[in-house]
Amino acid sequence: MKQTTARPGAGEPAAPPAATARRRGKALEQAIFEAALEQLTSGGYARLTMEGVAGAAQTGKAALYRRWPSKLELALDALGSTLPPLTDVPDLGSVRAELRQLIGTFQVAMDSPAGSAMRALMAEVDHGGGGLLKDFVMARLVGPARRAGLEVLRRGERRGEVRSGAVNEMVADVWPAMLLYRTKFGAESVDAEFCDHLLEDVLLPLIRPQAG
Amino acid sequence: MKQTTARPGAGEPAAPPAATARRRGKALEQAIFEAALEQLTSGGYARLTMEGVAGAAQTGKAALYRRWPSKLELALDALGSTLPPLTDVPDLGSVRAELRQLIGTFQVAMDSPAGSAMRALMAEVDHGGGGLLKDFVMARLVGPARRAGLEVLRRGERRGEVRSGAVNEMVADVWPAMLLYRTKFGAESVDAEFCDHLLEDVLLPLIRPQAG
Amino acid sequence: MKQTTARPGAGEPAAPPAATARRRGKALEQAIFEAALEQLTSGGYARLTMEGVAGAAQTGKAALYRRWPSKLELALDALGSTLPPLTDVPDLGSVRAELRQLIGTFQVAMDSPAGSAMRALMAEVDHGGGGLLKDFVMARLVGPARRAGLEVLRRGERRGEVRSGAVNEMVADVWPAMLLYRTKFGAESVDAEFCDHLLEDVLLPLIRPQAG
Amino acid sequence: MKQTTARPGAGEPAAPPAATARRRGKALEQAIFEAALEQLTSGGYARLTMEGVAGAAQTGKAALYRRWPSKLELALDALGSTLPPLTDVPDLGSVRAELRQLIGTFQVAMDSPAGSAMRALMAEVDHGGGGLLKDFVMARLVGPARRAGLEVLRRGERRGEVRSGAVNEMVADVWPAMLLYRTKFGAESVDAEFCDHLLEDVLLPLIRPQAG
DNA sequence: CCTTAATCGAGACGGTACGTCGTGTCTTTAT
DNA sequence: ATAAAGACACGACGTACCGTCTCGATTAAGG
Repeated sequence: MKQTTARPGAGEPAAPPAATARRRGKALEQAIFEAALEQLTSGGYARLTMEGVAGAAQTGKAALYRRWPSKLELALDALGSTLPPLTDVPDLGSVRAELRQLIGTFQVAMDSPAGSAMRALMAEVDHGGGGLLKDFVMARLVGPARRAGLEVLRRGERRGEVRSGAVNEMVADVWPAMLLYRTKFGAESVDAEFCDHLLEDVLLPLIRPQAG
Repeated sequence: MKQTTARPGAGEPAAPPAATARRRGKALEQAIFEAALEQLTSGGYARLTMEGVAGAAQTGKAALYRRWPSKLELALDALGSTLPPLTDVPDLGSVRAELRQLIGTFQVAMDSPAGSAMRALMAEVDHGGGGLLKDFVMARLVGPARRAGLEVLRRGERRGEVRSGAVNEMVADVWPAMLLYRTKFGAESVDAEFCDHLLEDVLLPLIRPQAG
Repeated sequence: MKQTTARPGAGEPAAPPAATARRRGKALEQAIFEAALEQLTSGGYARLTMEGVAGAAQTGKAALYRRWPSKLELALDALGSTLPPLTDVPDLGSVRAELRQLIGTFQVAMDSPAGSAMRALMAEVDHGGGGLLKDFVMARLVGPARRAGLEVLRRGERRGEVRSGAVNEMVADVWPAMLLYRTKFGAESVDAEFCDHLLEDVLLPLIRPQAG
Repeated sequence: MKQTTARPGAGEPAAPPAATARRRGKALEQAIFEAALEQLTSGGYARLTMEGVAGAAQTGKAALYRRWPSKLELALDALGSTLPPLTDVPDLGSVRAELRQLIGTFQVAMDSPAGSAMRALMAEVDHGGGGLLKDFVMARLVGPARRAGLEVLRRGERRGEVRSGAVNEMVADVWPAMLLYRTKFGAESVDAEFCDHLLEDVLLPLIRPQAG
């Protein structure tokens, strides 16, 4: 009458156990991250489930909740563990070249698997994420982008390539803003052509010295 | 094996019914929209549940699913029914004044209840929304914003306030991009000061004629 | 955004209409009975749904509820319209022959499609059916069976084949009781062998004159 | 997109929980049985709903579906847990006395709450129940009844109270068949008078030695 | 013959229950 | 002590029918 349920370990003692030695600490954490990123990348944040991650990582939900109080925290940590840092731009001689590289780096990063997961996560900013996600994005994405941009602009200012007074916090936000905007609402993906137009039609005119 | 059978005319003489006439068509739709917007505004998209909407609108879930195949579709329609259109900007004599008004209108719209719901929804762009949400945002928010901006800039170009060649599609995307960016990642809300800086430090320098 | 719904009669004026002339009165009733019996026979009472009957009979639910207040009433009426009456048994010369024919008739009737539906319905006796189903079974099945049995027994009594005093209401219930019992709980269906045993081992001993 | 997110330690300091310790295994099962039997007894099988049982037993539907694949299975198990076994009849000296007691025991059992639920369930035999309910009734009701009856008859045969050759499988089915038949179709309930008539007019004549 | 009223076909409506899935907590068993 | 597994209480999901109701379209009847 009752369902069989077939508790493992009841009858057959051989099949499942000791497939791999029981992981703990960092090894377990790494497996969880991989499972979480896989789900994030393939299905977005919505289809990232604690149950699914536990299953894919061959562990129990308790192991997750012991480490992260919520799905968002787990996702953030998983992402943080693979997202490559936005490195500073070396002196390439011209603002144009340096900005071009900055944009290109950002673009490539957002097209990577980790970037895909990142984009999936960013969607949650307005939600229950509260400050957590916003902080994360600021710390890992927007902050470095702005900082690197400011450095490039200041270097150009010292070179005389940049109009005096053109460099300020807001100007440094223009290019990440445009890239994220394009990512979310643009018809196509962020391609090289877009980056060129952004550079030539927006960024350079914005900082160009006024009169030859 | 499910029916109540409760033969008509058995016991209770129809106590609860006929409280209000049964709504249909547009009337019902409107009630559903109101309930959905209330939930969207107060709890965000995550706390918008079909069950909750049905309950608040005093109807059944079937009435929802008959009209919208998913939560997102419902939310979009509900939003579309209240979101005020972004009207064009009249000729105010100067590009600065017109851009200022454009930005202000957008800012006010995003701060309204409908705008709050809108922001809550935008988070879903990357998700299962597929093209739906992207299309909606393009049609109702970004598209009009870009169009209005382009018109203002072209008018300024005719007046000679705008540097020749400065007006293109990408430039018209700068101000909505910056506003949405600020909305999502900025520390504080979008206030008047931010709008002023955006105008003075970014938009005007970008289009200003080269020879002062 | 909204589902299409495609109201018939909106655009295309040609396709669906006038497939068959609209039925009413007896013709419609007959179609409903057929649909109901089909569902009763194939899936039992549980899978007989008003919605399904309306669909299969190409009519609306209102046409059903206008005629029958409940599913049970419909089922009963549908059944009543096809169930053949249990005719009386002619004088065959011996109680054995007459009882044998009585049992055989009953058995055949219960094996027919209508009988299958009948069995499906009988299950509901204890349920919400209240007196309705019980009355129906009594009037159409048990009553005639008992009556016909009593007549056979009395005829036998007059012939002297039946022990004096053996005939009473309860004895006349034995054979229908045994057949229904077998129908519900017996391992196999009611076959000829079973009928023979019932006759030889139970019914005849029960009424046989005591001493040769 | 479904989670509440409601971070732990946010607002309410855990008001409702820990009312009673969370039940598991047998304890939970018992509570479910009680709830199910209550619904079965009061409203019949039709008004026994999984949702209702879960609610009354203060658990979730998942806990039910984890154990029983369907309502019928649950009902059967619940019933099986309370239905008293039909004990064998001791030697009382005469077949009449022993049969009387057998019938009486059965009658009392069917009038008990569990018996009421049993009757409600028996209605489902012909339905989707497949063999399940049939098997249950055979194992718990009909089988023991037949077995006990056979034993009584054989004992009587040894005593000489029973006509030689009168005892066979079919004869042992007569009294349960008559009782169930009466239960379902009889005008009144199964009372003492009916039992007496059954005994005197049917069972005893059926087995009485031929030579008075 | 033409209006008028009834009824038909279709399906929306407000509900209840279904069976599934995921959440976050808690137990159990075996390392 | 912690890992793996999964039960537990809960809430929402999307579907199926219930019985009531509205809405044209059709059709049988009465004037």
